[in-house]
Amino acid sequence: MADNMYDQLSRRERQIMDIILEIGEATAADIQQRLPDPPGNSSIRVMLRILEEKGHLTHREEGGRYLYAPTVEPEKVRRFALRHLIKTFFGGSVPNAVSALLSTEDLSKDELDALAQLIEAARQENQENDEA
Amino acid sequence: MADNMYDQLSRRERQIMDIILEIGEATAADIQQRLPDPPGNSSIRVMLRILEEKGHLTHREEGGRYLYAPTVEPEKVRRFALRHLIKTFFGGSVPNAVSALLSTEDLSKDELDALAQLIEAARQENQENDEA
DNA sequence: TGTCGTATGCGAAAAATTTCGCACACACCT
DNA sequence: AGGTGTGTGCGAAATTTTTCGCATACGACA
Repeated sequence: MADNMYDQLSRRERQIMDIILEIGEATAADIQQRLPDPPGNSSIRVMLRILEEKGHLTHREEGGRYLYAPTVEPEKVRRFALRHLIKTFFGGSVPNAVSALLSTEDLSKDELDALAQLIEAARQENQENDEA
Repeated sequence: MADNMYDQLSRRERQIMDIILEIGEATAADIQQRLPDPPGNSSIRVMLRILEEKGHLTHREEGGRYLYAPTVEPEKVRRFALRHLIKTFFGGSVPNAVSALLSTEDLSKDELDALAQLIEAARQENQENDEA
């Protein structure tokens, strides 16, 4: 199992965190708009406050409304999420995951080029490490 | 937001589904062993039955115990999960995700080779489509 | 056969999540 | 000033999730 905070979140909390992670910063209304089976606005604000108490969100005020943003470094969350996903769904195999990625998403030429370049770079580095 | 079933699961349900997805088939005891803050065995069995009622799991009997397995094609779940993750954490950019992958996970030479090959293949195909 | 260990299912309680209504504050417009 | 729209917080209720205890079934083994 994973040990990232996502594991500790309830259904709604997770949905809300997802949204905020995705768009960076959001008001209660923003979230209500994107939530599946959206509850009343009031309910969402409660959730936001709870998430803030738990330390996952902060808010700042702007023009009378609250803008909530994640406190955790997105960087960190991403890594956890990726690792968790690969472990859970792809038997821990990165190539398997990438393979699924390539066959599911329609990538543009540019994107493919970018990927090729990334891999090349990784290979270089890998070689250097081996030599050392 | 996503629309895959994972979104509808409660915390425990998700944790349990994760485990079963990961190992393919599991008894209540298997799961108890891998669950963080594992509850009593009895509790787990209830969850399993609920997940079965909801249609996410099936079970078969073997040697007196129940072996639970996912009903959804893992294939499908994987794709949803991948897409959701990329959308949520990487702004929908596959290269971004792969980049994070490469920098987080330590890949072997073989794995890197495999990846390079995958990309190459995708490029080929891509080109054919462009020509058509 | 009697007993132990490990299953299962059921039913109900405990705990948590999730939702809402209401009261109030502020900006805006007539 | 009065009314409207959109925000906030609080407190309590409705619902779901999560847990457990207990009764029971089955195979293994002394």
